[in-house]
Order: sequence, then C-alpha cells, then structure tokens
Amino acid sequence: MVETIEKLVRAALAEAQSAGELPEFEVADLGLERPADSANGDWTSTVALRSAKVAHMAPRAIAEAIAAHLPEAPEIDRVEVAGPGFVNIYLSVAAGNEIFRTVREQGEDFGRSDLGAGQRVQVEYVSANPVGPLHIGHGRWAALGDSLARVLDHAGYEVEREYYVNDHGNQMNTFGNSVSARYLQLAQIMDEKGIDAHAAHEALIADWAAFVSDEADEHPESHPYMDAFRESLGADSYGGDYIIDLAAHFMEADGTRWVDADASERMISFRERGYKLMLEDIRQTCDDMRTSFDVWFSERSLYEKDASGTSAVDRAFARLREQGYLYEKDDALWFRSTDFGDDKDRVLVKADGAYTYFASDVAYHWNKYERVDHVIDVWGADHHGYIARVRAATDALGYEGKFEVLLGQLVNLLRNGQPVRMSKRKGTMVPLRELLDEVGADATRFTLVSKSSNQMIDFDIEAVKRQDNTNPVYYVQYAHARICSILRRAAGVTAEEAAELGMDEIASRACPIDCDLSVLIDPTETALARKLGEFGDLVESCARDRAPFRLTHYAQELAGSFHSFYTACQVLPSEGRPVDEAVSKARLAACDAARRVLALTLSLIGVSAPERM
RNA sequence: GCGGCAUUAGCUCAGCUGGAUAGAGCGUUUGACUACGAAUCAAAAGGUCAUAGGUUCGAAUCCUAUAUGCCGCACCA
Repeated sequence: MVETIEKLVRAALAEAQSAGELPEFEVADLGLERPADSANGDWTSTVALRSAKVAHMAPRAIAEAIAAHLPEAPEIDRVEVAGPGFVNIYLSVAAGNEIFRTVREQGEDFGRSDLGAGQRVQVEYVSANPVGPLHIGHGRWAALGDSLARVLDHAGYEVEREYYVNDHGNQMNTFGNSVSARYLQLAQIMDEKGIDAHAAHEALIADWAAFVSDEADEHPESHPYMDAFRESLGADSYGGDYIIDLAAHFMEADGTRWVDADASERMISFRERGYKLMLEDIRQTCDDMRTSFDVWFSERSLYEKDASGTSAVDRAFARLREQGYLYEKDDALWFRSTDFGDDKDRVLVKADGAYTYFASDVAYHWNKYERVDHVIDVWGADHHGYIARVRAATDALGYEGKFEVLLGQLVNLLRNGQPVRMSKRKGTMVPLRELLDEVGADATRFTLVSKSSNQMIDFDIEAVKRQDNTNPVYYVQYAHARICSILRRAAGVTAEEAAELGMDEIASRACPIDCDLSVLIDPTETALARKLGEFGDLVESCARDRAPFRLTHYAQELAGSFHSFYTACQVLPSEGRPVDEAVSKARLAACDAARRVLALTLSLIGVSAPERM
C-alpha cells in the first residue's frame, strides 16, 4: 500500500509542476507516515513541509497544489490538506477491508518482509557460565534474544541462535573446588554425627539457611560450616545452596570414596560432572522459557589443537600479530585496542601465562564471522565496558560495522513491592526455573520483553503472577480465546472436535475466504482493519531497531481494537440481535484475521495463544 | 574523575526519520450484561515531557551544561 501511495503522490507532484503551479524541485523523501490520529487520514505526507524552503513557497500552498492533482484511484477515498501543510490521504473503506482477506490467505507468513534479504545474522544470548542456575536477569536476555531472533527471521534474515558456554576459565576451578569443599563437609558431618548422606545434606542446607538469615552476622554459631567453607576458599568460592545439592548428589552416587582421594582428581571429577549437570539444568530452563539454540559453543574448543598443532586462539593471535597489533610488556601479551578507539590496551596472555577471557573472545568472534555475516551479542548492562575491546578486536580482524551489542538493562526482582534480596556473597539467588514454576512462562516472557531494552525492569513476582485485568498478557490472550470461541460456535464445532480440527480449519468452515468484505462499514471495523495493516511496518521496525518490545504494545492495541469491534458489532445472529448473513460472514472473516495476527504477534515474543482460558 | 542507561499523568511505560490537540495500561470517578466469553466495553478527570540555555518554520525527540537514580571503569569471568 505504501508503494501505491508513494506513486500517487509523486504523480501529483509532477502534475502540479508541469501545470506550473509548483516550481521544479526534487524530493528524495515524501515523508509518508501513518498519522497517530486516524482523523488525520490513513496516510499523510509531509512533503510540503519538507520542500517549503527549496520551493520558496508556503507549505500550505504546496500541499494544496499536490492535493488538487492527486490522480483518481480505487484505493483512495479522498485527500485533504490540514494543519501547516499535511497532505492527508483517506483510503476507501473497501480497500482497507481487503487486509482481512490478505491476513487469512497469508496466515503465518503475514507481515513477512525481505528487509534482511537473507543476510546471515547470529544472535548470541544468555551465555551464562555453566557453574550455577539461570536467574531472572538471564531470563530477560532469553526473552529479548529469542524474541529478536524470531522477529529477524520474520523480517527476512537467516538467523542463527547461539549460546556461548564459558567452560574454560578460572570459574570452572572455583566451581569444582566449591563442590569439593562441600563434599568434604558432608563426609565430616556424617562421620561426626553418625548420620547418612541424606541427613547430612539437610544439616548443611540448614547451616546455609541460618547464614543467609543471619544478616548482621550476630549468630556465627548457627552456621559454622558456611563460615569454614568461606574461610577455606575465600572469594574463590560459590556459596549457593545448589553447590551443596551437587555435593550431596555425588555423595549419594559415589559414597565417601573421594574423601581420601587426590584433591586435584576429586576437584576435576566434581567439576566436570557438575558442569554437565549445570548445563543440563540451563538447557532445561531455556526450554521452559521456550527458547532453543542452534549452537552451544564451548569456549574450550577454542583451545583444542587441530591437525596442524594450532588452536583457534593461536590462529587469532597470529593474525593480529601479522598486522602488528600485538606487543609484549611486563611479561604479558597485549592487544593494541587503543588503535580502534578503546580506552586502553588489553591483555591477552597474563604474566603467569594464563589466557584472559578476552583472549577467548577474540578467537570466538573471529570464528563467528566464518559462519555468519553479522553478529548481535545480547549482554547485560554491567558488561557495557567490555564492548569497546571486542569491537576493537572485530575491527582489527576486518569485520568493521558487523559487530553489534544489544545491551539490556538489569532486572530488579520484587515481591509485593519489596526487593528480593539476591547476594553473590551470600549465595542467595532465585533461580529462573523456580520463577517459571511460580508465575508461568507466558507472563514471565511477556513482562520481560515488554520494555525497551535500555529501560530497567522491576519484576514483581506477585504482580506478574496476578491473573486479572492488571496483567496485560491475559488481556491479549483473552481476546484470542474469545475469537476462537466465536469461530467454534459459528462452525458448529465442539471444543473437543476443535482440538482435532485446528482453528484454521474451523475458521474456513465458519467463513469462506472469498466472502464479500465491503459490508464492513462500522468505525470499529475500519479501525480493526487499520490496526492489522500496521503489522508489516511493525515487524520491520522491531527488526531494524532491535526492539521486539513494540510487539507487546501492538498486541494490546490489536486486542483492544478487537474488543471494541466485538462490543459494537454483533457477529453471530442471536435472539434480539439479528445480523444479516452477509454481514455476519464478513465479520467472521474480520474475527479470523484478528485471531491470526494476535497469534502471530504472540508467537514472535514466544507467548502462547490459548484457544480457551 | 571517566563512560553507559534512565528521568514524560498518582503508578508502570510508549512516543520509530524533529511535525498536527504529547498517547496507552493500571489506579480514581461515572455509565453498560435476561444478548455471540464482562479476564470486556463506553466516557471523564489527570501533564511547566527533570532543570537551564541553544539549533529552526517547528523540539519530549537534536546540541551544551546542571541535577537525581542505576550500572560499569582488572594481567576476574
């Protein structure tokens, strides 16, 4: 439709110029927009405002000239000049209603665009270290990254979803040592108290809980094991209760045979097996969040030597060295990232010979460009300071302009307005898995994706859990369920039969695709058509601006348009409310179109569209 | 000290490339069910767009300061 309008306005401009009413001038952009207020037309052009200067004419006069020469077209009802010089174009009702048929014909492909032109884009998100369960913040990156991936796909990109598993650094040993220390404590408790592994597990958890609730540390006697644990490992420890659970798991499985084993062997065994268990837990949680990944990329793989005896990290270093971006200083190997705008140069290999996290990332990001054209990393706002150095690395490797970070602000977890205390020191953290169990994936995802990524989110568990009109996700889902109910009734299908047939089949039984739509003339019907017509542009804008949150707003607006239509227009004839059969059919088509776009919008943000609630 | 994000209605947020009377939900107030799903609808009240300058036909939007809040500023990951 935009193309049609564009052509008509350009024709009008040319006509007005050749008629001598306007001077000759070129316009690159007609400034076509959809007015916020439908009273100002279905489309508006600001071309008169834009070209006032170059034409040396009052914008209003230019607008009048263009409006006067706008060619006749079946799509156009009328054109008006308004305000300082807007050219407002009103579509004919019949043309606007065609959107209902278009939606029904295109189904899930409605709103697809070729914006991406098949460009291969990788979205990397979540990528939490495999040393603990996911928390609410990861939930936001999951919702954001997954929704973005879905939107990019709909906008014509070839999308790869990736999870980077940081299984190489120090934190892995910290993790292994933490489990190991807890295992030894379990053995100690079993020995001292003469109880079994299960009872010892409970005792250690009780000790941990006492520590957590002892805010001012006034009762050290209530948590001796936690204190001993922290004293032996210091800052290089993970204090969470899940570490105790892992240790107990190994005690149940292996018994006490690791107590006298070599400390290093014990740590490695627990580290590797714990890693597998944690990764499995993370996968499960992502699954519960309805997100999946095409690639789980292991950091360790970057250090594996190939046939030529070099690793990906070696090769990345060699490449940077050839280009003269590496140098030695203070026994460390540095990357000259300041050449690419970073604040300071960065260390790749430390004086002790160990590789930094950044070293992995240089090789990792190079690897990405062997697979895709463009990279979007979804990171938490606390990693902001890390962007410049990775961009420096990708620039140095020759991928300038192809590296992008989508930064998401942090999430505050609340319950009834009170902050839920999460402390790394204390090891208290609400796992995302538990949140999903309590509030459900639909409400969680909708809430986490519903704000612009650079806006902080206060996630109040009780508020998100509430199943009433204060929770927008149910407003949208209710509209969908309501439509399904009407369609079932129209098709004479019971709920049981509906499950087998599927809504698309039911809808086509309720109303044929080629029914006459011109009978839909109520303002709420026109408004609904108009709202559906916005979807295509919306998808493109969400993809272009990496802003899937707009879909949640649109879903609410579309649900609102439907509810208004439903209240104003009787769809099925009933006692005291007769409806002409042709009108009823056309309204069913409108209902079906609304249903499909509601479901499509929800699917792009990973929220289900229930057929009944 | 340097950098990023935020600041818009009582609350939570939209406002896309600078455009028309700054919008929505919640909350408040008032109406609407013997009717296709009331988890709904219709309507009202509610705003010095943090502050001060600047740019221009036009600024919530761009620029420069200032204030407040959050997050960063490792040879950690």
